Amino acid sequence: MILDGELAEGERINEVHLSRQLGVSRTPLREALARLAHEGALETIPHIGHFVRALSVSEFEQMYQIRPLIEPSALRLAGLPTKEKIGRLIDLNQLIAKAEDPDALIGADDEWHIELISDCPNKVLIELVKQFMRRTHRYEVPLMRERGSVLSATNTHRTIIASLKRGDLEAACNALRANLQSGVAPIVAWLKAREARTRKS
Amino acid sequence: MILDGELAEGERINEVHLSRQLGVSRTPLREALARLAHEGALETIPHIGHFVRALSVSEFEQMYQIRPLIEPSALRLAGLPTKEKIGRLIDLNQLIAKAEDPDALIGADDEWHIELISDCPNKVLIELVKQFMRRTHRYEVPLMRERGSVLSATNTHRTIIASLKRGDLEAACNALRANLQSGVAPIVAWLKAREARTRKS
DNA sequence: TGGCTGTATACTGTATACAGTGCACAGATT
DNA sequence: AATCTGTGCACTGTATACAGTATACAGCCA
Repeated sequence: MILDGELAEGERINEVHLSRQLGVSRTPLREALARLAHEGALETIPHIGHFVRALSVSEFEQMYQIRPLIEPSALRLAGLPTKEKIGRLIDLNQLIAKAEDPDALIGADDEWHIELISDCPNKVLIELVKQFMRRTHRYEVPLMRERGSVLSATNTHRTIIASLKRGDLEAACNALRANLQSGVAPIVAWLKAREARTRKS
Repeated sequence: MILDGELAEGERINEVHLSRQLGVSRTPLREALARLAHEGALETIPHIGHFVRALSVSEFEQMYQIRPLIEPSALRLAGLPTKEKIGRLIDLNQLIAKAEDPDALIGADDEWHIELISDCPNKVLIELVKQFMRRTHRYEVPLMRERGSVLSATNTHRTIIASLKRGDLEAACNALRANLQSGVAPIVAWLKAREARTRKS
């Protein structure tokens, strides 16, 4: 509902009303709200209520710094992939290219990145990557829905795959970092335009 | 209760009994259990129950790899500290040296590290560090309680402070990484001894 | 008229009651 | 004798009832 804009930024969530609307009781709804609060989508103030957190340029920039920091390390730990894995990465990349709706594209991109680092022995690190994937969705999905599929990650993905084929792990890590950092700019631009728009109205 | 060993590894938690014992109802207890599960202290299997996750050498090694990965980056982003901050770091370090019980020592060490990176503009990164501090407590606290204050971090902390005083941020980052990595070995040794002991009995 | 206090109300936090699921054990069947 | 099935119990998941807290508004006082 937050992604769909059914719940506006800053809106206060009434547990009773929302639970009625969703056809569940307050108890499981509160569990879901707690999870969303943990992911940063909501802010919960004790005894007062749950509020939809506004999208913020600075928070986004901070969140998007994390993946370039940790994901290359995960790839380094994973080591060079097998031929089968490279095949799967190529297939998934074509899936990204073919994806029509934003949700499918983002989902496929996430799958690609998870596949890339899936051999990393540090499962905690992989979980951390997944955690930040979920948290950044709040920013990626609305942008893509509004502007269409801006992110064309397929090319940088090909660069990474090429490096891996060459057996150059370090080059792949660097390309991965570049790939992840390149995602920031368009979203920041969109957020700033959005902020300006909101201020006008 | 987990830290105190009141709940053994692998033990199944009965919500009704534990809530009675604690004098609260099941609802807030379940919220707490969900948080513990999120932190990795419990494993929750739907419709079956909550289980105290066993301490595992491999999981610990994985978790302890994360902080050396992210914390130096946070320090780099924080930049060189002011004189006041250096003063506070020295004071906190003396607090670590003076700490008698393990909990105080771990708490003071955590405070020191948070103070070190507190100027990092990336608050998400700082929260991430805190998250892993909490998660590693499960391993640090029982060791310290059993063996006494093994961790003597004060010296490496002094090295970091000296580097910062010299204005050499990069050296401080490297020393910080070394400081964080040095914590792994004693805990792994203890865990392995513990595992061997458990296997015997 | 401005500020303050008391009260009513609406909401969150907690307790409890009810529903549904998994599991163990007993009995039947092959 | 071994496996399979049915039944009962114990536990988790959900709904609902109750308690406590924050807030808004009205009336009172300066």
